[in-house]
Amino acid sequence: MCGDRVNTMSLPHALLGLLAEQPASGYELAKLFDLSLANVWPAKHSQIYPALAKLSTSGFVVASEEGPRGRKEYTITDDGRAELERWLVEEPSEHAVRHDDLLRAFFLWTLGADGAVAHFEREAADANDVGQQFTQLYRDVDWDDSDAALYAAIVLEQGRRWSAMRAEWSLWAVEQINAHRTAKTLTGRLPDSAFDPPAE
Amino acid sequence: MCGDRVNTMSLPHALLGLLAEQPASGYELAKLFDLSLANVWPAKHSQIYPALAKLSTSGFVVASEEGPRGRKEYTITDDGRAELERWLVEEPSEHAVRHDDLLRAFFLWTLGADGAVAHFEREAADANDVGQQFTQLYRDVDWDDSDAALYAAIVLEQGRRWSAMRAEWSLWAVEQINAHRTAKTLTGRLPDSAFDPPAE
DNA sequence: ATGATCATGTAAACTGTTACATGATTGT
DNA sequence: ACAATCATGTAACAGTTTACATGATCAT
Repeated sequence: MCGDRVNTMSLPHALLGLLAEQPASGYELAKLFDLSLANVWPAKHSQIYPALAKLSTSGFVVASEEGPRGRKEYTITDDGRAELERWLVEEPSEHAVRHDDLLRAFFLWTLGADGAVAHFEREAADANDVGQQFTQLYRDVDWDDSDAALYAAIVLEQGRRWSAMRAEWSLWAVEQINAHRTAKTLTGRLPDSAFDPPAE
Repeated sequence: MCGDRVNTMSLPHALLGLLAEQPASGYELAKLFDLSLANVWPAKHSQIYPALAKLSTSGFVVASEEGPRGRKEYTITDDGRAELERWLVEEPSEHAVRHDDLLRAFFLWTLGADGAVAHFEREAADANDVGQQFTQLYRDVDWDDSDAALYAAIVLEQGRRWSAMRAEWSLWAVEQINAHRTAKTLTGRLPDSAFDPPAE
């Protein structure tokens, strides 16, 4: 009806995406964010409620009458589905994220080799923990046969692979620092092996 | 002198980290952000100038007299170095980042299998491109023997590994979707192989 | 002279977090 | 009765982006 076209930010689309599966209240959506999107796109209820109100005035969702405890159930409209699909297809993803752990790594030289090595070893242990948690989460979730479940599993798998990469990279960094520690005065070279072109 | 203790956010610490290597002006820092931190912690000059002013009043940096074109050079103080190291060691990193590409993946089922496969194939190609860019960047940078250069290379290596992981994962996702396409009606099972525990 | 680059800032708009605020219903 | 959970919102603050605004210096 009204082609308002939500701009670049993703929270409204995340809400549309969740509502594409089934209608839900703001409260339920907040829970879904905590359960399934906590590591992807966190959002608090204080952000969700106003966003739903705005989606409603834009005509991308409709709210039911107030239920038991003032509960309002939102249902996605055809316009909402169209906007969701437009976002999925047209909107370029800006995979420019803020990595505070990489920022730290960048400045780790100020701690000296020992401090940096300790840091990366902690990082590796932490990454393995997180990977285990993802694996456990995969086991705990009651997956159904839906398409949505498949894609949720695919996302979770990236989490697992990311953790594995981070652990391996951290240990690799330790090796590099130790090599640099002794080799610096001899050759002063940076690692070659780091930049073998990625396998196609 | 004054132990103001910058709070959780990282921009001031990024500035302190860059200034730990050598003094610089706001303009130069803005360029450094674009050159070396664009994929880690982007920042615009409009954010940098006020942040420097605040770091200055907190006593973590000192500004020189105004130079040629109103240029002000900032130098890190001992307090600034202490704050930087405190942040590196004490402050827990919240590797909870927002991944708009993963958010997209989560809702890709709404496009149907063909649309999703096309998306992941584009993703894989894009990830390979980005990986190549990182590799090229590694070659183009004029690395010196400094510790800072080693850590910059370590960070860049994570970028390369992340790209490689993303490309592999995207192609894996295509396989899963194709398997699900036919197998759903037969077994309805989700991938097992996805969750082999990560190698220690 | 003119355009590129150096150089610094402010203001408005938007996104997100934390804290505040309220009240209904359900289970024990 | 009391605690937990359901359920919705607002307000203040912090951080980021985009746009506005200005002017000096350098190379051609």
